[in-house]
Amino acid sequence: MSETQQILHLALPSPLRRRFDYLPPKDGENDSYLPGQRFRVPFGSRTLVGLLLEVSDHSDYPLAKLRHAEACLDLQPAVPPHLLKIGLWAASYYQHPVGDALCSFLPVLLRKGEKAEFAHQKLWVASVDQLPENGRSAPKQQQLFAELKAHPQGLSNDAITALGFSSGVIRALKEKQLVHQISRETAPPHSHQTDNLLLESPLVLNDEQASAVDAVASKLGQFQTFLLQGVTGSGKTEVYLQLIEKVLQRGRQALVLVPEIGLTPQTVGRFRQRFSVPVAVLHSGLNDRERLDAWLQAERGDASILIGTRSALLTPMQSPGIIIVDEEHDGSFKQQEGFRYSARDMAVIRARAESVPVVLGTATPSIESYYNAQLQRYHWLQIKQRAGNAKPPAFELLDIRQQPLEDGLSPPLLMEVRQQLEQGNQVLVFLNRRGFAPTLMCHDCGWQADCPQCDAHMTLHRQPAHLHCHHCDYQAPISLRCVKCGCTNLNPVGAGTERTEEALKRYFPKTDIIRIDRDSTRRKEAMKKLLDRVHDGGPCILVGTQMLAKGHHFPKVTLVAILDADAGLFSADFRGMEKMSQLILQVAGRSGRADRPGRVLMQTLHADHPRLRCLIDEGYNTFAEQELEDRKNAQLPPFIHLALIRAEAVAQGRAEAFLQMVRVMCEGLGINGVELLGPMPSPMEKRAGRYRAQLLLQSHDRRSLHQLCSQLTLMLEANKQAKKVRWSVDIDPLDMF
DNA sequence: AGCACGCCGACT
DNA sequence: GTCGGCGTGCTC
Repeated sequence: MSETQQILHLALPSPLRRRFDYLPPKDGENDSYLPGQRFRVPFGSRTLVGLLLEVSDHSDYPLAKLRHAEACLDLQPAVPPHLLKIGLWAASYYQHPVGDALCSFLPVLLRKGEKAEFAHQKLWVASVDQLPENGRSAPKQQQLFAELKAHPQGLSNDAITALGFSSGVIRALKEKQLVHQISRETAPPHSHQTDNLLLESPLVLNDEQASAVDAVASKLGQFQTFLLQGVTGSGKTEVYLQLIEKVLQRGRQALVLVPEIGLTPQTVGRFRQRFSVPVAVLHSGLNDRERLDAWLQAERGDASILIGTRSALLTPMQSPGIIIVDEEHDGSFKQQEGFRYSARDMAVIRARAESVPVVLGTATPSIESYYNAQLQRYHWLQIKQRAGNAKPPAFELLDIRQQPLEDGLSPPLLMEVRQQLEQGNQVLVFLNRRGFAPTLMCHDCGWQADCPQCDAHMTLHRQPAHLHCHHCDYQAPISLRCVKCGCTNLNPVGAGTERTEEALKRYFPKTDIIRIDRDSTRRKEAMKKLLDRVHDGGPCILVGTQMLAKGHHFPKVTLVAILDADAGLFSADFRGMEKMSQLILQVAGRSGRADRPGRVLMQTLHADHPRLRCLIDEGYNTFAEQELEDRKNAQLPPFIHLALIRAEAVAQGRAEAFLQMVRVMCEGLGINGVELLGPMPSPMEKRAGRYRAQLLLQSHDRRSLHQLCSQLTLMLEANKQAKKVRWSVDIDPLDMF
């Protein structure tokens, strides 16, 4: 007898910051349900899939108004209890609606209510014991029937074709009702033997690498955060591989997070080459089915290694043994819209919950991680030696104040490039700006082609020729006349990678010039073809954006030319300098080999800028110390915690007026120790046709900040004005734009 | 966020 | 006479 009514408290994919209560499905009222199981439920006029948070015997909602859930979709929780807990924590920490936040833990197909099973295969099986007497006349059908009897698990269409039967044969058997199709989950590859893990022998580690491996290995089975800081070429990946080997030996799984564009076939290849165990990969190029299969492999423990971008952190794992975040400083670990979580920070939270070590690897730690290492919150492992005694690249600032630039290239730089090419070397030219030129300007009156939807200039592209706004994707044909004065004297100003490529082709007509940016690698396989040209070829010049800086190594490159080392030097973003330094060192690290150290030539208008000098003369750590000093004096992160309230609206001034109201609401809450800055227009006020503004909240005390934000979001959800603008809360924002 | 309901303009 | 514009309100 059901003494009391079971009430299911669900998280539903909705922007509403509350749970929704349901009665159990009608056909299973006495069943017991587990948190994390998915339910299909009626919601208004539609049906949604939600996650069970809790079962209790009462509801705050009038009992009579509760509806029945339609069905429970899982036998086992789709989100295991400890991940559910992390999800709830994250929803609260990042001020995001629970249902929406928890849904990010599920692959799209599971959000849609699909079964949590691998792809099903349609297989043919025999329906009868033997062919009837009158079926003797068709020999092909007899043969196929015999094959099916020999394969009681069934044969797929492909298998039948491979055996040499045409599709007509099986159709004929089907029509006689002698065979039928069954649907079965395809078994994924899985092997969890601990002998013969290795397909190749590990490399020999130097002292620093070895002690890094030992330090982490001694903590397997416990929680501890490590900052593994290894200069480029120091063999961080080998450290990861040997750590993973130890994890696999204990029968556990490894989770490896990499930045969005860092997940190249090369990266995955190194793991697959080393280990005989199944490696599952999660990245943006997969379709929904492939994502679910990889997710299931990790969840069931079939895959021993899971490599993926940000969202891979939210994947359940049967028996995790280590979490590795490679290039931890990379901004792509923070989601920039919707549920704005940081996978790097949540990796630490998850590692604690799973009692496993987490390794944050990078050559150039984020200032936050550097600070945490300094405070000994993170165990700091440094690798200063390069593997195989490779020499560090030599940096040089090239003062271009007195230099005539042609298409952004100075004569001394061109000379250096020529020399390297003549010696049979490859050259990498780095410019973090795609397109032909950042603006098209009227020479007579100074008018520039602007985006009608953004406060931004249109970027001129030549391949194909058009104007393109990189902020909203608006495209237009190239203006032939100045809109303001009517003249035809329009000139491209500044240089992007297309222009640099074109100029280099003029200077070095016989040399292969290979441009790598988002535009040149848009088509499938394009990137691979370009990279093959570099790796297989002789002297060439690589021109590209930050795409070049991540994940690929070019051993034949001996000169890296950075055309615009000043970008970020005077940026409005307080992280501008940090990002610039990380990028410079990352690009510099692409080049050279043990026998041929790389040179890095940086064009700059500020050759005597103390911070730039510090970076190249003293190295990243000294730079980071100074940066920390600055941040401390200016009371910026990591010395203070930030929350950014953004708002946007089609009508100018509306977002700002709304945030002014928000400010007043904040003040009215009477929470001490939180400082309010703004509202102010966003650095680029108009974007994609909307006017944007922001209100910055800062505090030394995370708890006050969190308290203020959670009370505020609850009020805003019920606020009428708030429905007329798009607003969001960004905790620990990375970009102020 | 969706989606329904509801009350005012140019079309088969 | 209707299709459809987006304001407003609700979702256990």
